[in-house]
Amino acid sequence: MSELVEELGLDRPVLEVARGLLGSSIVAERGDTVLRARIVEAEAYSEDDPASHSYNGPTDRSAVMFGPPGFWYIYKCYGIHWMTNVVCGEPGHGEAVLIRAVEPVSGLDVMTRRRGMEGTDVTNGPGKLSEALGITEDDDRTEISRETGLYLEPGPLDEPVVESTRIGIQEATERPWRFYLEGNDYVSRVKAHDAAG
DNA sequence: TAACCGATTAGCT
DNA sequence: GCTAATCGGTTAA
Repeated sequence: MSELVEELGLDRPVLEVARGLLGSSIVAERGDTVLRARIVEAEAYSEDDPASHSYNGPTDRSAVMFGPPGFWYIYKCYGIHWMTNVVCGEPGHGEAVLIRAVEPVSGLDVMTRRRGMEGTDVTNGPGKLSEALGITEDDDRTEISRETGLYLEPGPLDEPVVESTRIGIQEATERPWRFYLEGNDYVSRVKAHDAAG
């Protein structure tokens, strides 16, 4: 197990990881540019979950979810947007965390230019943050490590965490497998019944 | 090999 | 609030 996997506890069950990644940052080092953004919203997906790509076992696309924790699972959604996921849990369990929103920490100018929009619209959604950070299919199945230049950096969690149902799915809609930082401006969407938990 | 459709977004009403 | 954009993965045949 890599040092980073251990440090972030990515080998824990997916719900713990989804909640635990809040406050940590995604770092994208591309050439001279270093982008850093704090995770403020994440969702859990697992094999026994009808809403998950890993449901009903591995396929060509979802195979990485069944591998060891600490790898990126990047897939294209609606033919347009890249979704950024962190493979976690024990190998074979098909677990991953979807990063749904981040808060820019450094490199805001680059992110803003790439997005062609300003303010929270730069990173307040899974497709948006992938574009802002330059995450594409090239990063799919790569290891989360400082060597690859796209990795996670542990950070403190100072705000209350809100528990919620997931966004944009048709199955298992009742599971409270979404987590976000209370009151954060970059959270993609706040539902009326969401409560801190 | 064809048909269906989605872990979304932006722009318009 | 509504919907077009856009295409690879998945499934059924």
